Amino acid sequence: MTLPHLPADLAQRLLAYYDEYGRDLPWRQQQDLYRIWLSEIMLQQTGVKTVMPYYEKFLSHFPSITQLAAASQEQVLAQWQGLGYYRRARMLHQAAQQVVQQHGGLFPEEITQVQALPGIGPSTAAAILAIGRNQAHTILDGNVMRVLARLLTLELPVDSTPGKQRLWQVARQLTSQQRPGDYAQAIMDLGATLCTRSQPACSRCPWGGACAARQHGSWAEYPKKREKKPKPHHYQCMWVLLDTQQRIFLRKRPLEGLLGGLWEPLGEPLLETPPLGNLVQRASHHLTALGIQGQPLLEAQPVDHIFTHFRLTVYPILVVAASGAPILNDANWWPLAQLDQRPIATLHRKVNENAVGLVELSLNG
DNA sequence: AAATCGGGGCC
DNA sequence: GGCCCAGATTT
Repeated sequence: MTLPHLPADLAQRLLAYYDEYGRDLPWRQQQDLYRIWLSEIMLQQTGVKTVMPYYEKFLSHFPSITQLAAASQEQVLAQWQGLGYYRRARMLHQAAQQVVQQHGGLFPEEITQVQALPGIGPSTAAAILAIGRNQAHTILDGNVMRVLARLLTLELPVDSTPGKQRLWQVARQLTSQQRPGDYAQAIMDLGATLCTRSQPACSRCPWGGACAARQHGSWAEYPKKREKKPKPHHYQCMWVLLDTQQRIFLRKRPLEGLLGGLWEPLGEPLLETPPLGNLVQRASHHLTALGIQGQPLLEAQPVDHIFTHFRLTVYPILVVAASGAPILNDANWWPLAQLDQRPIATLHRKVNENAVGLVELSLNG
């Protein structure tokens, strides 16, 4: 593939911009590979603003790789709860244990060893060693793809194989060999603060003079993406079991797959769309079959949730149950007051809240 | 090459 | 309402 014609001083211009306007972020200005690693994992498919409150809290619970490795998966997931993409947390935990076993607790500094760790791909491995050790590696994330697609007015979809090959090639060509770490952070800052998805600040861009999209006034057309397929809509009924001791009954989801290792109420998928029939009556039938003694009471406010690739509507049913534990694996009663110590997806916290809210309503009324 | 994997910020 | 985000992994 031929190299595009680009000015030779782009990296230098970008670094000058970064030196003056670079963001001051908690994981910058230090060389602790553990902290840089953690920030990179949290920031995968997640914005800086969302990550910020999680970052310091996670570090206060797990100050070192050794302490992270020694923690239980339950504890790690509890600190991750609400951030999404929970597989990231499970792989981070696995990788910490791998670092302890294979590298004596010291994060590796050779890129093939770094990329061999779970959850660390080409871009994250490059980012960690470029930022932490100023090694000359190249990153390619969503910000960089947008910046480069506009710079080149790239017609290939950035999420296609040929599009990515082209972007990697150009990204490598542009990377500063003198200051690869600052360059990596600088180009991410450029995408996050100037070359934004909507209304980019082209007039202040250090690459404005070289940008094909700016020259043609066509920034809105890039990056191009492949056509995406519509999301299916699924429905589910969930039974929120409460006992007289202010406890709630939850089961643990399988460790692999969607929301792996997180706790949720019992329930059943609904094949009808939208659901038909009396959900309270149906809940009663199912709970009896499970050997649960209790009275399904009320239908709470449904919870609508958008996942990456499908939409889910959950209909919560409040059930006041006897304390006798149903015979189920990976299931238990947990005090309502201590639910924040348990990993529970945002979706299921809302389901619980809506059902518990009915109890408080009936008590007050 | 395509599918899987969350949640919040922002327009 | 859709789009996006410091992507990696699995099939």
